[in-house]
Amino acid sequence: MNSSSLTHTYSIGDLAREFDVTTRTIRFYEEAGMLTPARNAQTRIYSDQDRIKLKLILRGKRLGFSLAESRELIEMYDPASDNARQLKALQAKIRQRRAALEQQLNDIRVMQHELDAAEQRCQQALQGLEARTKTTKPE
Amino acid sequence: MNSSSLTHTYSIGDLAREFDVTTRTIRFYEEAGMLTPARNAQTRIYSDQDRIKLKLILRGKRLGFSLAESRELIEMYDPASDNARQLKALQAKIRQRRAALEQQLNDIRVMQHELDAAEQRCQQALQGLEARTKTTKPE
DNA sequence: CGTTACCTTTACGTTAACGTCAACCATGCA
DNA sequence: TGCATGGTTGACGTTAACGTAAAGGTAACG
Repeated sequence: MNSSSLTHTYSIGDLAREFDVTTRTIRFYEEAGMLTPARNAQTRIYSDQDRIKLKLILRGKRLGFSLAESRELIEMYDPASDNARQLKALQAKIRQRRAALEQQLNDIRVMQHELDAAEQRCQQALQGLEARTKTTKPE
Repeated sequence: MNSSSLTHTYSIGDLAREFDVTTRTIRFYEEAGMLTPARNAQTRIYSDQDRIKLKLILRGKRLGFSLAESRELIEMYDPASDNARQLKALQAKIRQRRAALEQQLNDIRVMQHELDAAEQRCQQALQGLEARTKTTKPE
């Protein structure tokens, strides 16, 4: 109707397909209080906002965060807090998260090098096998 | 005895303290077939090798890997396989892992920027509060 | 008007990764 | 000698994060 209204809506199935999760999973996140889609009678209707939140949850999941942790991360997005104490607490959490991410970055770098080494060993083992199949008979 | 014998051993408590896990956790990893410490009668005796394996498991955990996935990673360390088919499979897994790590790297970078932004919003909110406490009375 | 495709709620089941006893040895030391 | 410390094996409990099945509602399609 309104071409300037760029605010899409999604069914639960739409989101499930897009992010490759089951509808059960999405409903579970709602039970956990992490999503609060609008309703058309019984049927859930998801906004772009909801979609973004789901995206954040799933990214958190890929990084090994629990739902509780992801919830915290999401809450950092709108410091609706007008309370200095809460804001300080939020900053502390941000610092914690940052440290955890640094640790993960390190872990990943180390693991990448180890994968490099593992792959080289694989290559060499394969070349060793191939060399032998040219001189000795395979089976 | 032998000063060149740099092969330390550890009790289960040693390792638990070093890595900040419970002994139950370490025994659980053994049940799962991921650790096979030597024994002095009943008592478990961990070698440097065992310690490294535990380290790998815990790093995997920090990266959100399941124990099964960590097990695969650890198996990549000794391509004891003399079978070309297995080596190919191992290479495929290495590629998979690498892709997952790339994804994680991206996730982390994005999340770091978002934490930056969140922190700025916090700062501004706090400064906003402070400004008002100088003109209007607090409480 | 039946069936197909989605959607709903309710509710019990499952798996991973440990936690938490209990009941029991071994060892050093005050 | 007693007891604190640290180790052992069961075995059952717990929590998170969904899976799965049952029973039903609605809208479009042929």
